[in-house]
Amino acid sequence: MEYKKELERLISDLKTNYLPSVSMDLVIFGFHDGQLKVLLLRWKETDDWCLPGGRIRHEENLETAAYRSLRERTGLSELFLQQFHTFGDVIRYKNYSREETLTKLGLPDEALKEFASRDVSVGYYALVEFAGVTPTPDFFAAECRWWDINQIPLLLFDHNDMITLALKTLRRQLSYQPIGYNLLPDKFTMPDLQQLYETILGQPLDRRNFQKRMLGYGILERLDERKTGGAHKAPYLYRFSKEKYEKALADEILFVG
Amino acid sequence: MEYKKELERLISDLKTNYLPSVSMDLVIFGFHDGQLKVLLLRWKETDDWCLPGGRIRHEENLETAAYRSLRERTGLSELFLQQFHTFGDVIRYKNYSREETLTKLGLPDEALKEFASRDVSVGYYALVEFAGVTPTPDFFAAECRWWDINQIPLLLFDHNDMITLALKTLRRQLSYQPIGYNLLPDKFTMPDLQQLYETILGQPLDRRNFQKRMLGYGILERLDERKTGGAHKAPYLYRFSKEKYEKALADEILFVG
DNA sequence: CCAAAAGTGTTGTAAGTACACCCATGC
DNA sequence: GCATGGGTGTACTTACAACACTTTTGG
Repeated sequence: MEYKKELERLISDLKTNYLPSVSMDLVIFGFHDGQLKVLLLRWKETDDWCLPGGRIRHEENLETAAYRSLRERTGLSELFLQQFHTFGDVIRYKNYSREETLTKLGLPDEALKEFASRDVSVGYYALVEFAGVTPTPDFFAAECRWWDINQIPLLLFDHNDMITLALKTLRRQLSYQPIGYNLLPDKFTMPDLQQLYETILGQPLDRRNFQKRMLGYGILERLDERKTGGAHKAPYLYRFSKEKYEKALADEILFVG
Repeated sequence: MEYKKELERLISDLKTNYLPSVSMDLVIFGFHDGQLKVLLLRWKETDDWCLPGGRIRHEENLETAAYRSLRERTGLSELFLQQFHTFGDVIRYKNYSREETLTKLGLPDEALKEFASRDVSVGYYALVEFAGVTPTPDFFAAECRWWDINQIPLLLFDHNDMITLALKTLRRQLSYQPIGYNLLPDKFTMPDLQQLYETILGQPLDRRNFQKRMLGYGILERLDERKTGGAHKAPYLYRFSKEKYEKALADEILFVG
């Protein structure tokens, strides 16, 4: 059986090349249609969803591993990535019991031993440009797609909590440093950016104050173009000034090691 | 040889009962004599210092393990503990090369295999009441004592960076939630509290504004006592109202899993 | 009685919030 | 021409920063 052989190969690869006891979970945020989205995986043969994850190779930095896993799921390598918490409870089953969860995973016994063992998991969240993403399932997943943040189902493990904490961290971060570089297309309008902020924060903002604040950061360039084709007055297009944006981030984040 | 036997026992215990590839490092802050202190360990047979650390038992939650390790080094169980970052670079040697570091550790070959392997390490910082601490070395340490935050020597591994990041996190935390419950004795004066804040932040604060802000949090009770014995006007004593303090923390920290 | 620390209120300033009118475009 | 959304500036409010005099105590 093709599947079984591949599974064996994977498990052996896992045992030889990856650190035991540690994994990563990824909360990948995208923005589309005025909605904040999260990328989820559906396990083969079930209706149950969970966050994409990954493991760390022996000779690989933790952060490098996170970037690699992100690339594997999204096809993107330009993105904003941030560690937000490390989850280390022995029991990480939440919505379903351990037995239910293992049944749902539907793995043969020799694989279960590997997958049911206890991991400490480092949580990362990423901000990516929705349009650039090609959601790609991994070996165990039947499907990989975006979910609206307000319609996330009950997930396997403690993954609902992870999303909640990632979002909370993201919101706080928004208050002390600019965000958007990796969530919006290259050129965008001020209303686009505002909608992004409103979506993340879950509340409306004043147009004029918002613009004042954003321009105040000094990280935006207004282009001489306007966005045409809309049904109304054509808004200006803006672009992030990459150097200034990076600088603003660096001022805040001391290091991300 | 007693040492060698004990070492063998420890290594075997480590292999059987603790998670591989994951460890913890602890930045334990105390406050004394108007100075912020950090608890460091000195390795046997060397002059080199490093942060205390710990490992996680198979059936033990990450946070429980951190509390346990803290108790082992300080004797305290009542304290403020906060995860601040997870360090996962393959190369975590910084001030000294890998070879230098291994030499300094001065361990026999069979132990080196265990200790030189690569770990992902979860960083915690703790705030403890200085007077209540009994600094206790572990098996590998010759000495365990407080160091003034401004006089930390070059440490083994990336531990200087860890202290820097822990302090940065602590300072930021100070700006959006009250701290002090586990750093001060039960009863303390407003100048005591202010000195604590000034020490952590590394800058002087205005007495009147400080008092206004602290009382504004609504987490302090002024007692009818004053602190006598000082050479000048006797200051009032205050106490944290535990329920209100806990509530203020809970409002900010969603969960600490 | 003097030096040193603690108790206490008010004023200024800066950042953030609220708010309204004119303009361009597609239908 | 009208409905819809975008461009723009000012007044208000609120949180924070600056600041000085009186009181107590030990020496």
